Amino acid sequence: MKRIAIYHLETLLWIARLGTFRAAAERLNTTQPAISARVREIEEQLGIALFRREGRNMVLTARGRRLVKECEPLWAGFEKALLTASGFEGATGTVRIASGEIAAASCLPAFVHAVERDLPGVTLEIELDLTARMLTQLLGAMIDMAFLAGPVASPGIRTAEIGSVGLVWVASRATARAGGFVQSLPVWSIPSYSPLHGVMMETLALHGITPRSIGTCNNVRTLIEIIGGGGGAAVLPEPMVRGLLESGELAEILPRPTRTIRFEAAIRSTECDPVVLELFRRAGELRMDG
Amino acid sequence: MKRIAIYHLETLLWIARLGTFRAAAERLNTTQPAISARVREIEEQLGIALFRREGRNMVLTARGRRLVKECEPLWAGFEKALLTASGFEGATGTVRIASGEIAAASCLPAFVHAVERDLPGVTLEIELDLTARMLTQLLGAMIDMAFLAGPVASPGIRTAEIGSVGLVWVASRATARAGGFVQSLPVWSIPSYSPLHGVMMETLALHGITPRSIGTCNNVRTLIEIIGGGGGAAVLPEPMVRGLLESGELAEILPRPTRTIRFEAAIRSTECDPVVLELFRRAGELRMDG
DNA sequence: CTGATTCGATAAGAATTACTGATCGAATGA
DNA sequence: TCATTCGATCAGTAATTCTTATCGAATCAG
Repeated sequence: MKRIAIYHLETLLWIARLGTFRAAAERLNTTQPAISARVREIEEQLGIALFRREGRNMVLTARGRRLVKECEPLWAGFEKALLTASGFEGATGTVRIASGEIAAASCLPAFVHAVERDLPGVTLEIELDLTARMLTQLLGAMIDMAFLAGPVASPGIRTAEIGSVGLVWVASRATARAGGFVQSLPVWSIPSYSPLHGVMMETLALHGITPRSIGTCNNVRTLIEIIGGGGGAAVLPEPMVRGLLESGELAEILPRPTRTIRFEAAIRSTECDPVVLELFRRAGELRMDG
Repeated sequence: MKRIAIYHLETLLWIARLGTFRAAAERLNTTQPAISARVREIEEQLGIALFRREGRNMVLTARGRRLVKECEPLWAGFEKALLTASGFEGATGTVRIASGEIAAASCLPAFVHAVERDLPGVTLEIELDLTARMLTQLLGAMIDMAFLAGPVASPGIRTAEIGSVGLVWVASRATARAGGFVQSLPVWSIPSYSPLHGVMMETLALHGITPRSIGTCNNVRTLIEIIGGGGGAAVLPEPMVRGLLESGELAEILPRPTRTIRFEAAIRSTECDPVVLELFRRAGELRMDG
């Protein structure tokens, strides 16, 4: 009984969340045999079966489910107590973060830097992705936190506003010198799932502009290169093109839209890992306004 | 952080309760260097000092105190979750029990038998002692539970009634045949700290008997032998002399007193160890009435 | 002031425990 | 039927925890 450690409980919780030993092993940065061994240790200590074979999976028994349910707040409580004792300097582990490309360019560097300074034991695994997929992965516990653009409201998701960035209509210097929208230009944009796309459509309608075409590309960096090469105009986050505007490679060709892109950090509303909660809190304090 | 086990926290709790590493080591059935090592492990993991040298003792720092305070309910909850998961069959550890002699003779055997049957992993360490010393040891966490006679009410102590036993006035067969109290007999009794002594005095007054002398002995078994050898009369718990009454070696020489001896189980009111609480619960369910 | 006692720290070696990597059999699905 | 995916198992190794025996410091009684 005494030989059950906190990571045994954590193991149990992650198996329950992810469904398989393998997934839990991957989540906990270890191997499947290690997970099997931990489960065996708990079952031996308790003298009861926590899992039952069901096809090729293991599923929790009634007692196992009950134990998991009781252990969840206890585990969170232990982690929180230990972490607050050390002022979160002793926090360890890996937190998986997904980010939209714009959010990544706007606020990830500052966030990562702050985490590395204040929580040196925490490893971040960052993956750039699309908002929809991020939300799915978040709900499926494949990732722990997401940085994304535009207000999202989804059941099971909790968000905190980080800040917002202004938008600018840009074209290459050559295109701008040629008068910009006095001629019909190709417009490039992120696909329609992004709020940027909506802003683009709105301001075109506002100014009564009919673009020659509307191309889309799911990568903002590529978009910038297309525009920089004279490929047309685009509405882009101001911080991402600030450098190019200053160097003169790009130029603004319309008044800045009043609508901004709002960034949010998102976690599962059921999240109880104190490290994730702490990162979420810190993300909410970033207040990146650019 | 992940390498902190439950027993690390348990160690912390016992050091806080008992004041020294040595006492905690003894309480946890291990050695003092092991305790030192555990403390060092926690401090290294957290990166903070939990103890400060103070003379030749170690005392908790502010953070240490806070951690202990936060961990206490968590630890209790954890133990309880694991134990209820296994129906208390997985309970392990040592519980220290003190018992008065009469309680030991009356209800300890049944209790020990039940514990050995239902909680095979639990080791009991039983020591017979006097009520006053038992209460002191209980409050000082030297023991976990006490079985004692007579109602006790003490701050910090929680009791549960187990049952009560009747009392009988006995003398040896020879003394009884000689008429019992028609002659002035020596009366033997437990010293005055026991409720038995009070019952003895009351019934003597009730029957208007003046004993030749009142001897005391702090051991009931010895008392019985004294009486059995014709040394006089005594008021004794009925179950402890039942066999001798049936075999005829002793005989009753006065009507049975109406007052009975009430047995109680006692624990600290701050007790949070689920095993001790479970044993206390079971003790309260014994309902030994003899 | 001295000797006895009690506190915790420390080191060496033994014992135990946990992890990894490679395989295995069973169940599932294309 | 073949390819996947699941978890179990095993051997070797790495890491840990424990015990025993000692040490220095603080405390207390005489």
